[in-house]
Amino acid sequence: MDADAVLAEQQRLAALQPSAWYPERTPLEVAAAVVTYGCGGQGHSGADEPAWASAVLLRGSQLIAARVLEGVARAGYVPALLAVREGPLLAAAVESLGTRPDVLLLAAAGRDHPRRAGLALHLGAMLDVPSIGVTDRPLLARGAQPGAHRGDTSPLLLHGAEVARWVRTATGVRPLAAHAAWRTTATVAATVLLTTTSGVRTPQPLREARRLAREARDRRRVERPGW
DNA sequence: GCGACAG
DNA sequence: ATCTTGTCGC
Repeated sequence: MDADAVLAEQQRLAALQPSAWYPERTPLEVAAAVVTYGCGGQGHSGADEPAWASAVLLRGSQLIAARVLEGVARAGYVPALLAVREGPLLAAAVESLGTRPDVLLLAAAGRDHPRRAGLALHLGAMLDVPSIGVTDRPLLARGAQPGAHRGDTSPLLLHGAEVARWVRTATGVRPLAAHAAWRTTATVAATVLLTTTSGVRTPQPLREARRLAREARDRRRVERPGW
């Protein structure tokens, strides 16, 4: 899928009205997927870079599945086109899990996007799984900072609509943005973010996925230096 | 002096 | 994102 196809697909997805999903089961089965890059040096945003994608599935705090794939990022990073760079790798990693999670966590925006369909929404729709995005900062949405304690939140608005929410996941750390994505609202995104963070800033599934992807990359760096 | 539009 | 140095804003 090239950039033009992604643009068209995102516009189509943004106009859909999928049924809303709400967390009802306990413990929740939450999956997360990430991509990490490896060439060495500073600045990783180019095309044809070696990349490692990992996906994990947790039931509550229990890790029940994990996969790591080695691949290549076809496109460089372009704001608002993250799906072109990371979509294929992330989709392959999640599909390799071979199971359907209740919800999928991705380090990307959802409705907070110029076409109202960032990578988190795009991938959820593509895989037919409710999804939420978790990022350090919003893409286009704006909002006042939340309170200083764990659980404090504040709305992130785009053209008057709440597309994401600042969430203080732990007292004394910078807040994270919880993004409404495929079949989810900012409220649900914030709830899932808080249920997956206890004492730490980053949600457990995302931490585990990152750890595994970096581990695979660093292992490969030793075996094939200069790659 | 160089940026603040996800990763 | 990744690597790193400094701790702060037009």
